[in-house]
Amino acid sequence: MSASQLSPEQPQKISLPRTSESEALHKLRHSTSHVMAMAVQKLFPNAQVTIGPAIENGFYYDFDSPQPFTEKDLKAIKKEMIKIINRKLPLIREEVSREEAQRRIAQNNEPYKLEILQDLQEPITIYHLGDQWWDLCAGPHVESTAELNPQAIELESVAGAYWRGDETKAQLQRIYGTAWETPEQLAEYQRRKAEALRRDHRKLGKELGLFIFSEEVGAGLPLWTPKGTMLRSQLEDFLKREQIKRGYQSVVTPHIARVDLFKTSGHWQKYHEDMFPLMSETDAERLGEQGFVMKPMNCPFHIQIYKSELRSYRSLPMRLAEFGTVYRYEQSGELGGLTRVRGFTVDDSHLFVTPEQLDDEFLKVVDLILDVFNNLQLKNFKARLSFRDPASDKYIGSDEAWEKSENAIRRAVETLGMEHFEGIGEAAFYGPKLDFIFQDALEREWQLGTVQVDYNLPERFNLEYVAEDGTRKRPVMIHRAPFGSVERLIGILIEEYAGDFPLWLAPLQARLLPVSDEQLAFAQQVNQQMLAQGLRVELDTSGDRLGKQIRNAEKEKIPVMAVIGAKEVESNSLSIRTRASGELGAIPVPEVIEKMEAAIKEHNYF
RNA sequence: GCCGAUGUGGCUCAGUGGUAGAGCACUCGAUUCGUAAUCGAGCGGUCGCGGGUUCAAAUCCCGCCAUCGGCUCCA
Repeated sequence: MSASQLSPEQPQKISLPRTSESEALHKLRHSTSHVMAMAVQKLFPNAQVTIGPAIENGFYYDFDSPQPFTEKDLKAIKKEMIKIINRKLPLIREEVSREEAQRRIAQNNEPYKLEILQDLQEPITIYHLGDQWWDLCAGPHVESTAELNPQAIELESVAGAYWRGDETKAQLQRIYGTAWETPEQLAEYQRRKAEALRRDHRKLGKELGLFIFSEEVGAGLPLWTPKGTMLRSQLEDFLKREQIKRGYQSVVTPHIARVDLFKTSGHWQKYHEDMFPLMSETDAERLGEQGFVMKPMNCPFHIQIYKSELRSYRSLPMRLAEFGTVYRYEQSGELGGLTRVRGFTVDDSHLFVTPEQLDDEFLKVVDLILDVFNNLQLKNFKARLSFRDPASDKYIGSDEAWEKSENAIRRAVETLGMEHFEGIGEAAFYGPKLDFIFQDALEREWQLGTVQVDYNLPERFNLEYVAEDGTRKRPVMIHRAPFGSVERLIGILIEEYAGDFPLWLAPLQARLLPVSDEQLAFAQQVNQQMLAQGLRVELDTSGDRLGKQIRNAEKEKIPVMAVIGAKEVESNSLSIRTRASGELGAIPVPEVIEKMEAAIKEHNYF
């Protein structure tokens, strides 16, 4: 039983091609973005064009406009687009010399296009939309706007976007749109978007009462309710058990530390803007160098524990693990639900290994991570080798250390034959990573699990172990977190399961529903019996009619509903209805308990 | 942080210058009922916060906070 089977939706009849899978669609969307640009410049003659590519489900176009567009403008722009499309304008490709392109762009007074032109290779092409509008563009395009269906196009939103993705450069106005071959496809796309909204963990988290945010506590600081805490605990307990099997040792460290600690680690120098400021201005002055900061990472703390004694090669690898809550000052506009918060718990562990142990230990960590994903039924992820951008100065350590680390990660994915891609500039400031990337319901990508190889922090903290030959040697560190962050993982899980958790994770596993008060005494007794077995059960004492009790339980997505009427009392059984499989009929109480325990153990549905 | 939008009882939402509304939830009463809503009554909001305009502000203006869609940034 997979989570998706729980979805009440009909099987999809209309398939939705993605831009990357259809050359025709790519052309259609790219051409639509040109039509939109033409419409925008007709309505807003001061708007300058920049770039307007096709994206997976549609297209966008960035403009530099003295007046920002609002969502109300979209209607007018759409109307203008329809007019253009209905004129059945041909899209004509013209190859021009660099000088000619430059002359024409200058004529139109389009500085951004001029900048684009500078980076272009020959041949340089211009696409004409009829004889009134053209754009510097590589194409390809549809042959005529007659190929575009106004009924299959929608303008979706406006947003600010920086020129060339650089926040120090001008902010442009981006308009997002979607375009399809048929109105039916557009309708299906919109239906799926609505469905995605239904799965949104922010909406479900509120409905299911898993966590809250409080304006008074602050943005990006989730508060976990009893139900949400149960879910968290299950995940944490599961991982703790796995880690014990694999030789990890739990530790606990504080949430704040002297700023000096982070100067030694390099956080203060390279990670400063992501950290909450010193405890307070006055304290900083009073305490001077002893100012305290919230921890943005756990590594320096675990390093202190490693350093607290002289370590022998015999005691390595040493694997220190902690569900460590860290605080990072994320930009306000970046916060969202549980996927991006300012205080979150990393299922962190730091492994101190000899250089010889590195490869083997790295593989063991990846094995654990994949095992965790498997247990959570998470299948749709990509592995990213997150390397540094050699041109950037945001990293610490020598080139040699970086090369050694990156090579270790490369060796690992090769040994495993794991599919992967490289992300340049995605490394942590102290070392490269192997990251596991997942998608949320709205197709946004999030990093969850991560493994990092680090030669730098052992150096900065002067870590040592005594080798076989009695000399002092430097260990290598592996930083790793299968969940990445408990908060983000739960956000992704809620959406993956659409709120229907497998039994082991469900905050409330079963609710007993008495048909009338006549059955209360028996229900009470069954309730006690199940609680005694460690099952998370609850008795509905509302006195509501059965239909209402079921409706409430369904809305709360309680996996097992146990109806108790006169017949059930008579036969010491429960009439079982589950979220996953519907009505299952009467089952003797001991058998229900047995089946629930089996499902819990197998991380499955009832 | 930047661009745009939004903020009305616990929840979902109506109300655009003239005495704050509905449904659900909650409380009480009646009903004792077999697989997604029994009926009735009641309680509940300084309309995100602060300032301003006005005889009068949920409604108009300014600032802040929070949320949402993006950009930049990241677990």
